[in-house]
Amino acid sequence: MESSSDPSFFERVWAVVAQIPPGRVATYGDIAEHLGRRGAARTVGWALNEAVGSGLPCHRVVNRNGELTGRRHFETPHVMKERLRSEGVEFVDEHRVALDKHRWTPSDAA
DNA sequence: ATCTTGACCTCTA
DNA sequence: CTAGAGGCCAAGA
Repeated sequence: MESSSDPSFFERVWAVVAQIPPGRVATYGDIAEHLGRRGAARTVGWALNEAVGSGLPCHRVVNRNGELTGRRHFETPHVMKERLRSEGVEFVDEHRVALDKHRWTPSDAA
C-alpha cells in the first residue's frame, strides 16, 4: 500500500473536488492555490479532464467567473445547469453560478 | 532537459 | 463582446 507514495497533482485535485459538498462550487484558482500552486489553475482543469468518468463532481468546479468553462466536456450544458440547480445552486446567468452564494474552498472542508 | 498541450487568469485594444 | 498576447504550472512524449 502506500506508506509514502507521491500523490500527483492530479490526485490532490481529485481529493479536493471530491470533498466539495452539494450546493457549493469551487474555483480552479482556489484549488490550485490551496495545493500550493497558484498559477496551476490550468493544471487543475487538466486533472478534471482525467477525472471525467471517475465519479468526480467536475460540474462543481468553475472558473473565477463562476462560469462552467468545462460545460463542453461534461455533457450537454443544459444537463449541467439542471444538475447544479438540483443541488441548490443558483444561476446569475445562463452559464454562471452565484459564486457569492455558493463559493466553497478546500479550507471550508472539515 | 526540451516541446507541446490544457476545462486558467489578467491585461490591453 | 471578441481577439490577441503574456504568465503561471504540471504531465506526457
